[in-house]
Amino acid sequence: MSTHADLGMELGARVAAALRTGLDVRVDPVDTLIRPSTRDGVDYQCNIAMSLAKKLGRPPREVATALVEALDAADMVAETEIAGPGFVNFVLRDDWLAERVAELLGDPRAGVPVTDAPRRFALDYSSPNVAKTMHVGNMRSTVIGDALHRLLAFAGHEVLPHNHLGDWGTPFGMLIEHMLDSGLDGSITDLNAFYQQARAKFDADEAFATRSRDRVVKLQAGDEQTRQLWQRLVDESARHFQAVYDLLGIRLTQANIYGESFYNPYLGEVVDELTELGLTEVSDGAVCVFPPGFTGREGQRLPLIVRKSDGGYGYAATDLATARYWTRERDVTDLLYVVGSPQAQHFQMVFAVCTQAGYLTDKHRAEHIAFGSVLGADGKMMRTRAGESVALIGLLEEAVARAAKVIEERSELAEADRAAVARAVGIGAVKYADLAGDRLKDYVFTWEKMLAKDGNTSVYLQYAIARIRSVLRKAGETVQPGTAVRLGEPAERALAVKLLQLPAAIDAAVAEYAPHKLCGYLFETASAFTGFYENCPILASSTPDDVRGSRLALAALTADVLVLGLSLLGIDAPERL
RNA sequence: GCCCUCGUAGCUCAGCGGAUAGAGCAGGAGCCUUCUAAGCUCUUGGCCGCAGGUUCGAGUCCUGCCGAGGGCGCCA
Repeated sequence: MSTHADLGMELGARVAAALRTGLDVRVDPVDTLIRPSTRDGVDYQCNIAMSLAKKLGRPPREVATALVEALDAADMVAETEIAGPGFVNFVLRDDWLAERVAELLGDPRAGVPVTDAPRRFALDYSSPNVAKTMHVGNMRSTVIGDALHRLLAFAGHEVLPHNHLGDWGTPFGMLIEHMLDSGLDGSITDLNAFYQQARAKFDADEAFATRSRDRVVKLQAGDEQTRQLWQRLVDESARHFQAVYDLLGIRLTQANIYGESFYNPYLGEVVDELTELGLTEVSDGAVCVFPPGFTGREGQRLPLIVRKSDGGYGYAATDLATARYWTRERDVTDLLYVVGSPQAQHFQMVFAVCTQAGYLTDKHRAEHIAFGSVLGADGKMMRTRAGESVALIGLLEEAVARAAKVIEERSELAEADRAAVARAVGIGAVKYADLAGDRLKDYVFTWEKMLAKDGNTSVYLQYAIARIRSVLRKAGETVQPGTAVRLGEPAERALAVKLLQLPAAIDAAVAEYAPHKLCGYLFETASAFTGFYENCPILASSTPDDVRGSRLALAALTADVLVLGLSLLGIDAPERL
């Protein structure tokens, strides 16, 4: 019999079979309302009897009884109990759990299946602006997007990441004019200062502003000199972005850059297509689409402006062309946009127009993966004292420096290893703090919290891993596949159940694009491990050989699960702390 | 004015229509001749913003209020 590595799925399959044979009801195994139980001594519960009762016209406890009587799960379930209004509680067999855990030994996927319905994702993330240094505002898209990249790929989907650089549009007119004004030789050392100077001139000098607007038109028309100047800006910026990605451990490379400029050749076609379909109207000189159902301040229809009155294109046109490109040219099934939640309405409108235009069909799924803001300790948008956005590179360097200080105080690491560990701990802390909460909510950035050794932090997980590896080193033996696992102590059993829930955790994180579900699971698993570590001596001379082998296996598997989980979040786990 | 998101312990946050709403921090009491104390155990602490509704069952779904943040034609 083939069994699901995931406990809930396996129970669901058994319950579905019992409902079929015992009650002649067909329910999909995933809809059997199997949940891990919070009751003491109960592993899982099934809540389906209550919901079936009305449909069948029978009392829920009677339905539950029929379910239990028809259940063919003696190999797996030690005990069933009907409780309350019709809950069915399951206690799993220790030997069955032990066998399932033992099967994970040597499995690089730790029991996580590859999806049987692979899809092709276009994943838009990071997307910083050229000619600006990356700041905290770019961090969440980068970190969350990268975690989703890893999670989706691990689940067996094809992921086409693209970095939608802000490398086009109105600001480039003023940036290029400013380049010309300040002489063409020499490289730009400070991107932010350069941008701000250009901005200041644009706001103060009407003639400059006009030149800038004209320059945008030249750029979009493909003027050769303009194009070269523009390329210089892009190249300088891309080098800066790559430095941040390298420090952060982000998978994006130059090959993933599909900036706004990439879609420029398609913008005219998009407008033509929309016009041919009769979707456009000219309003105040601008070509607009008014998707149904969107209204603005005075109840008037809201436009998506696809071509501005000056003939230029805005980001709406680019976003339409982007969806068109990835669905038509790259044949993706899914479009994900990891972009802050203020853009929610914009994406709703873009998706609506894409559907009207046929760029998105019922074969496609497009989703705005929205996220909240990073707040300072004062609960407001994180800013420097001068009110500017905080440079990301400086923030990351501070994280590494703070981690290094803790290591200096506490660790017995060799001098040579400290820098690498400080980087893993510091960067991991920043990323984990960004991933550990529901992405839709704002979160408060506090060093103390993210570098805390207790609680749901990356440091806690890395510490648990380091302890396990220390034990494994001291054991002086490698755990072999086929090692017998025995679950005598409650702490051993609790850990085993947790280890077997990795597939469910990853499935939830992938299905809902919710990395924090994986974070929560990893924290629970590390907590279960510490309980085991405290109560179940592994290497003590009083521990019998077979128990020692079993405990080493549990410890090794815990490390595998935690390391795998962290890797899917883009976080490293040092050998020692 | 309309639209979107959020409101759970003093603080930071989990919570999948299911039973007595969970963690961590902070507060209180303990635990290092023993595998990393960057750890663990025990403990105090809740009108789940308010009011209705749907449901056998609502922190979770729906409606309306209140509060916070964000968005609402040529920036992206």
